[in-house]
Amino acid sequence: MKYSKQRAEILKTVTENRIHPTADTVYTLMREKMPDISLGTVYRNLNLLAENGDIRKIPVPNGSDRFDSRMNPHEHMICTECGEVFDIDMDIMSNVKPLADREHNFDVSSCSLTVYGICAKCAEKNKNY
Amino acid sequence: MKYSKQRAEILKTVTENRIHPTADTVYTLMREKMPDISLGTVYRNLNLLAENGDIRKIPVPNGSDRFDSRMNPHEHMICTECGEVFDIDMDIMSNVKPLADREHNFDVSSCSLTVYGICAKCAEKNKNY
DNA sequence: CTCAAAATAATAATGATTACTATTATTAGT
DNA sequence: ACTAATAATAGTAATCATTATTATTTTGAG
Repeated sequence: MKYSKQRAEILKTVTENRIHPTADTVYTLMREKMPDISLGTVYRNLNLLAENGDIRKIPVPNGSDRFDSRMNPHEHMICTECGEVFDIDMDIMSNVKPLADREHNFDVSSCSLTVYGICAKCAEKNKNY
Repeated sequence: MKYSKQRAEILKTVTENRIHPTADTVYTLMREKMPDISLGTVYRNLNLLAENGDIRKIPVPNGSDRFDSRMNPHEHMICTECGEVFDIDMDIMSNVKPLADREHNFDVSSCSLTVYGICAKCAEKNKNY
C-alpha cells in the first residue's frame, strides 16, 4: 500500500470529526481542502482504512454507512428525529458469541447492532407541543 | 386498506417459506402462482405487512432486506459462506433499553442486530481441505 | 532518475428500492 | 346487482448508495 496525500487526509478528517460521518459527508469535508478529490477515492480509502483497522465502518440499515475513529468495542444509537449518532459502550460480541456457539454451533466473526429511538435533546424539544 | 389477492398470497408465501426470503425471492416464488405480479407490488405489500405487524422486516447491512414470519423476539445470524439466515433466540431490546436510557437518556424504539460468521454445515465442509 | 506498481479523477455501471402513472379491482352505499 | 369512490395493481422510470472501469498521474524502490 503506497502512501497517498488523499488517504492521509481522509483519515485525519474522520479522526477529527467525531460525528460518525457518511462517505458523502467526508467527501464534502475533503473538498474544502482538496477540491479535486473524487467521491470514488473517498469510498475506496474509507474501506481500505476500515480493512486496515484504522477506522470502523458502521453499516446502517436503510441508510448510508458511517465511519468511526473510536476503535473500542461499542455500538451505535441513531436518533430517528435528528439523525445524530451516539456511541453506546457495550460489547455485544462477548454476549452473542457463546449463545450462537451453544445454540447453533455458529462461529461468530462479527456483529452489528443499530439502536433506534429519540435522543434526550429531541425528547426535550417535543415536550413543548 | 382493501383486500387484494396479491397481498394475501404474498403473506402466504412468506409464512410458508421460512427461509427469510428477500423481496426478490418472494417475487420469484410469487410469479409461479401469479405470473403477471410486479416487483413493485411485492415490495409495497411486504412493507405494508411489516408495518401491520404480520411479518418482520430484517434489514441486512450491505444486502437486501429479508422478511420473516416468526414474530417472537429473536435476532439473526447470516453465514458468510452460504448466505443462509439462522434465528437466534434472544431479546436484545430488554438488554439495550435500560442501558441506553441510563447512559444517554435515549428512548429506544427498536433495534436491529445482525451476526455474521460460519454456520456448522459450512464449518464441517471446510474441514475437508 | 527510472520505471513498475499503486492511486487517482472522472465517469459509467450496478443493485436495491421507491416513485409515478394509467388501468384495474374492491367495496360501500344505493 | 349497479355504480361511484377509492385503493391496489402492472409496468416503467427514477433515485440513492456504492462499486467498477479506465486513462492518467503519483509514489517509492533500486
